[in-house]
Amino acid sequence: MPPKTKTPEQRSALQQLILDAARELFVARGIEAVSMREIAKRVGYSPTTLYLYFQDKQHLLQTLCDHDFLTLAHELRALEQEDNPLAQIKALCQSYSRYAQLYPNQYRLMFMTPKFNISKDTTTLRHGNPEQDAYAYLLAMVESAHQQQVFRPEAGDSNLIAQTLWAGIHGVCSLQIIFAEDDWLDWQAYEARVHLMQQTLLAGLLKPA
Amino acid sequence: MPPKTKTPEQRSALQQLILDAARELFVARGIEAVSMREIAKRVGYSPTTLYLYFQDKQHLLQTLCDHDFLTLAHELRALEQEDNPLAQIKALCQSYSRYAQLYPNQYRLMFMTPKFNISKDTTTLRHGNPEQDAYAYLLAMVESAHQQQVFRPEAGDSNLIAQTLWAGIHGVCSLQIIFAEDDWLDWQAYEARVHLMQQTLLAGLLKPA
DNA sequence: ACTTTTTACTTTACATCGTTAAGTTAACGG
DNA sequence: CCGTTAACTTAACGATGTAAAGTAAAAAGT
Repeated sequence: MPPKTKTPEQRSALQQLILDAARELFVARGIEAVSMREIAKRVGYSPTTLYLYFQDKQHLLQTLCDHDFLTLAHELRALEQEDNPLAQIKALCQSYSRYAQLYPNQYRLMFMTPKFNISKDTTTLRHGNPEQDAYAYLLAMVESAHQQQVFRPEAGDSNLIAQTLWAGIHGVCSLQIIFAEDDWLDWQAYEARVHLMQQTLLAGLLKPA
Repeated sequence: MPPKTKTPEQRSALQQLILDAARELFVARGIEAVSMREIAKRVGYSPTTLYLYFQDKQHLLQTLCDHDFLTLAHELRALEQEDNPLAQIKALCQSYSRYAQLYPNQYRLMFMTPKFNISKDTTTLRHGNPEQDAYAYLLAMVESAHQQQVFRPEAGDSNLIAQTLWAGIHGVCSLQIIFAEDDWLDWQAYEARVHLMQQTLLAGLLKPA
């Protein structure tokens, strides 16, 4: 008993339903627990129907991932806009690490899972736009700080600095996600590690006082 | 045509053969490409035979992983022993990042893949022993530097410092592995990012000159 | 008004995966 | 010579992603 023809709104509504079901599954039990069949069961359709709305599993996950990139960018921009760019960078580190702790599965999908697909076909809107691209936002902050010549000259250009800041915080976050349960090394508190990393990065990049 | 009884040496020889076949597969094509059936085909046995030598796939991978932890620890210790502990730390960063670049699949398995098993049953030998545990080695270096009071007092104890150093370099390495192909941000050269990270971490942790 | 095409979906099916149960066959212990 | 055991295989189960082939109702064409 297939129903009548669908309006574009109805089509994208079902697409969103599928995405919601997929997210619900993988935030709860991790990426590897998501199966097309189980998503289908949740939305009440047969498994093959999903392939009318997404090319394959990889593209479905990529769509989820793209959406989370936007969410993260928005969350990071929701900070109180401190006037000082350095204070902004500190707040950014704080928010970023909080996001990783709150949504470890999303974080894993976004930043710790290899992607085997192309970049052209999906949303290319966000790249470089600070509204939609968290890295572009960070880069803008670094550049605005750079103009005030606060960084050591040997640190290099804004891109290199931004990438180093990102890598530093990402290192703390990703190790936390992988090794939080492990007890073979006595982990300091997550917040303490984030804080020291942020302090260290800035102290190491800025000109000595 | 099953052969005669096996000596313990022959048993562990076959176990090693299985491990070698598994490694060959996953260094070449990544962890997700490794299947028990294909490993079995490589060693010339039926798939079920592998289960006589390993509890399941997870344990087989864990054994590979354990071996790589040892290898890494050995490679890091193979550095020329600089007398200066700070020079040692620099060399350690260099070797560590080189390892990640040379063996990205091993690195992913070791440091970027969640483990769903217990820690008790596998080799618990290495933990804390600088000969076998790369983190313990790093920690020893940091402690030896700490005794010379080179670190800023606000940096905290040796464990926190070691974890921050590790996280910083790991951040650069893991982002490289995941996003090396991506072009939506213009990556600086890997070596440049490693170098700036190392410089930044030390400059931020050490007392100002 | 009747036929044809298209849309939305399902059923069936295939290949592959990890893993278990049930053989099979050769060597060994009695 | 017979029974047990060690080493391994074949067959099979349930799950996975996904393609091919239906099915039925609405839309389009005449």
